[in-house]
Amino acid sequence: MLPADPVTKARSRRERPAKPALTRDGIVDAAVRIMGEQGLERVTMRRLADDLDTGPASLYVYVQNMAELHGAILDRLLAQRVATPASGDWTATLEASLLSYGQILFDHPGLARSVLTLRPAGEHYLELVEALLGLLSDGGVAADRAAWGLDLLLQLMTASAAEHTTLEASPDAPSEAEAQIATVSAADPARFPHLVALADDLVSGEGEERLRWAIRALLTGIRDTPRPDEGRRP
Amino acid sequence: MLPADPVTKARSRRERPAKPALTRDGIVDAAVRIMGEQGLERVTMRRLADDLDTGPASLYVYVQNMAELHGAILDRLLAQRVATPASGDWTATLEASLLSYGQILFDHPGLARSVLTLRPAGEHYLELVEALLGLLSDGGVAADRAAWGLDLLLQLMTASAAEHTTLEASPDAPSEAEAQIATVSAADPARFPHLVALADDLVSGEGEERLRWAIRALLTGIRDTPRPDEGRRP
DNA sequence: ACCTGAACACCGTTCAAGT
DNA sequence: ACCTGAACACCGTTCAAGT
Repeated sequence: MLPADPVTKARSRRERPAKPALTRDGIVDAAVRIMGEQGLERVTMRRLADDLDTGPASLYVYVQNMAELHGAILDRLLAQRVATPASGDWTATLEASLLSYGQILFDHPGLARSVLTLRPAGEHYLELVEALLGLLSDGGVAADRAAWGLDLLLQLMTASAAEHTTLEASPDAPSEAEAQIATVSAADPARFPHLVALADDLVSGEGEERLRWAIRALLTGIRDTPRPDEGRRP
Repeated sequence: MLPADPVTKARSRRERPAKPALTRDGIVDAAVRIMGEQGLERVTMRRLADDLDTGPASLYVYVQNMAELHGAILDRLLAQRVATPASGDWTATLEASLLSYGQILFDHPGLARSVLTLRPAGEHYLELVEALLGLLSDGGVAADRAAWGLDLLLQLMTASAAEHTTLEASPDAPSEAEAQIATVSAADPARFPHLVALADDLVSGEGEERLRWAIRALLTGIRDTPRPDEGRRP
């Protein structure tokens, strides 16, 4: 065995190999890795710093705060997203593009909750938006309706993903969804006739099937609903 | 001045008047009051306990956790919501009902973020759902589409409210929304043609005007989009 | 049975002081 | 200039021990 390289030894802490210089990309990489292994809620500044062999204060040289870090994580995941091949039907392509974005958020509901208040502005997010606007334009959706409608489509994906609570907690405890079903089932049919009649339907449907229906419903509405300011704009 | 009532004196702490017995309603009342005065983010178990002259552990006798407390706060606010008078046009009535719900959430974006992962099941929430289902039925929307569509309408309100970040932080710092606008404006028109062309439109519109358009677009889509399982159900 | 003091196990962020 | 130890100002929740 070779003698330890004194330079490496001097650089390393706690028996780790050479500590790489801190960079923004390195921080985001580590954050994505920890999120993949343990979930977003475990990606704290302290744990991240510990993983990178430094103190939490050092991270603030490269990221402004937790929200900005979440934005950077999202854009890194979007970079890995496989571009959706264009099929003949623009609606199907748009649906697939949205669902490939949605997949990222459904995999990480905590990230979806962050994104909801984030207004992402990363490069890969903008590429996604550009692609979706292009598809809407291809489909003959009026540009002004597409502009407002895109927000709705993205919001649908984000909010639907955010609703998926990471249970991971006690799996024995009934979820809030189950509690709601129980409440609705027990509701008085005289006071809540529609609710009771539709009880099963309200919670029915495979997640993805429902989501695809929602996308189609939204697309139809966006295409067919004139904006209130239509005509009185330049 | 009368001598202090020894019983009251013995009961009181820190010079407060008689400490009322702890009840679930009392806790929720205090939570709503603190939220009104200082915002939801200041409604912590510790502050709430302090306000009620007890320790945080005592609250757990009456509420299961923070999420459940948020659900109780929502239902208390919904109880105060003024019922929307039915107008001739069912669409207008439905819009008004949704917006009166939305108002509560827009007033408290933090609550909206909680509600998104909450699946509310309070009495007044169920009343709202029943009323909305009734309006959709009045409007001739097929019951199965109404069941799935209602979720979308409620999600629209919740997510739109949740997006409203309570700035209250440094008002000098540019908001994320402003940062996004700046990024889009500076984007390369060759790489992002649709994005740049629609830049103004993407962020245009008074909030409520946009929201009303979104409700109408959703209603149209819900009414006109058949569910995938239509026909193969009983 | 009902209630709670004190602890457990954490947070994000800042800033004075180092190199 | 770049980096960071230590502190600041908090959290939600639990549980053993009281009354």
